[in-house]
Amino acid sequence: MTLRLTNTLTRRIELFEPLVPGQVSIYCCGVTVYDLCHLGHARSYIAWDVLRRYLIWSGYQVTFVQNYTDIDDKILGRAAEEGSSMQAVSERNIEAFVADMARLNILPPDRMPRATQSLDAIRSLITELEAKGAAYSADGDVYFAVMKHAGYGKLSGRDLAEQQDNAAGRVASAEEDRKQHPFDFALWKGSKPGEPSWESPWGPGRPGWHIECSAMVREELGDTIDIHLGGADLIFPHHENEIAQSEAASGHELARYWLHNGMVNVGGQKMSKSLGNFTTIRALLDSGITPMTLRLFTLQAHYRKPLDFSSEALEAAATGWKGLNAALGLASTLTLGAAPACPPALAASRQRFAAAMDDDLNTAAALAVLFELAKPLRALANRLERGDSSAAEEAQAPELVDQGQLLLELAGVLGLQSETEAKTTTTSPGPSDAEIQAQIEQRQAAKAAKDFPAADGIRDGLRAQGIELIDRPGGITEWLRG
RNA sequence: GGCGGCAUGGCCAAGUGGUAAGGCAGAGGAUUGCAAAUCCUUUACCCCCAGUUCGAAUCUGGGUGCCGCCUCCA
Repeated sequence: MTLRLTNTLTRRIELFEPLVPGQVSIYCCGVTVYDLCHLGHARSYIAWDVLRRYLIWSGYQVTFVQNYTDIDDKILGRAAEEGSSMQAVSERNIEAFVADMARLNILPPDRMPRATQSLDAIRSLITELEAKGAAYSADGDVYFAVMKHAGYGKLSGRDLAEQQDNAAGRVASAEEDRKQHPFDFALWKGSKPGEPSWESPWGPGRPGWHIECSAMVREELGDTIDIHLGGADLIFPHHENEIAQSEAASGHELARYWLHNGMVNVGGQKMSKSLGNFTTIRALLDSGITPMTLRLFTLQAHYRKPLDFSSEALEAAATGWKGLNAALGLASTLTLGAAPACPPALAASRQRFAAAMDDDLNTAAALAVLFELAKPLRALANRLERGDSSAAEEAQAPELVDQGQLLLELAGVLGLQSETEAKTTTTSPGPSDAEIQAQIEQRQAAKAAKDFPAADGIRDGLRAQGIELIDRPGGITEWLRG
């Protein structure tokens, strides 16, 4: 396979070659657990889940680490608001995060370290940076000295010399005064009274945001990893600072490939808490949008491009998913019998899928292959649902069984799975089969008497109870729940 | 101001030199008492201008518009 990925570091598409053949180490920047996750997070983690699944499908052994930032001003703020503790807020949101990711069929990371559980690694990394002259302490804080680190700005394309006088907009503050350069950032913050704090050589305090990732990457995966993931909004300063810290300490390149996903926009603007234009994952899923619809919606766009969120686009995805789901549902019932060798036509589909994914994870193009594979299956599924007897025979065709198998396999790479069960779990009791049958007979009688208003009235009444009538040739009426 | 990205049919969105994937919506047809659902068919010269080329949505230059980052953010 020849996977090529856009590397933010070089701003180019590069052939992906892991450090150790056959193995891939990945670190993904996780969430700050001060609130529920929104669509932006969903988009990001779905994209990386697909990367991971594709690598596994391609035969790689993947180690995927993703952190929780559970020390942060916003968590503290939230705890103060509700009169609880930083830990309580974190625990609650971690629980919600795990549940949300599971609903979206995102594979759990192999390890999920937390800042609060990585203090030793953090402190020793800061100590090391201080010893190497890359950091300095001031009034209980410790800062990273960007001027001492050659290469600062290489990820985000920033030039320190040019940016020097560009600090005009920065608010003058006590912290700014302590810094030697406006871009210097805190590795350790001395604690204020009442705040949670940890002991350290610099006094009680807590770690800065960027250092935890550097420490966790090193502790979990080593000095150099294959792929580092995150949202495009993390490029500067977070990832830039992470690189500076890690590389200043180890002397080795932190990550060989940096991948960043585009933002989710609403009405042309980034979805964010501060703008108040966000929709949480659970609000969306609870409103009736299925997890797979959401997955399909995000995968229809390339992961690096901004994705516009609108209810119209989501509805389109929902309708699109309905068709794909029907095909997947049928395919999963056709698994009986030994699958013959993949016919040439299907081999071509498989190749087109792989070629699309190899091309910087072009999931939109890969989905086109799925839709094409799904088309005949979906049509057959619809005929079967209507009791078309000739369809049952066609479903025996080995080519179709094969096609279904391939569809299931490729959909699985994108984390798409049939949602057939979800529908039947609706709790509304509705009329019994016998009642429905009686209604249908009444309608037949009305139709025979050309009393169409009455016939339509019966049909509308049933529809209101979630029963859809389907008139088939020959005067037979089928019905479907839901 | 600095850095980066994007502009393709009604909407979303692939395509990076050879005459435009896919999804949704729409239209026509089949079917129907009418519908719904389903099936079949069908709809674009790619923001503007100039250039390179036998040939460009695709490369170069200029312009216009939009977005992200530069403070926390997936």
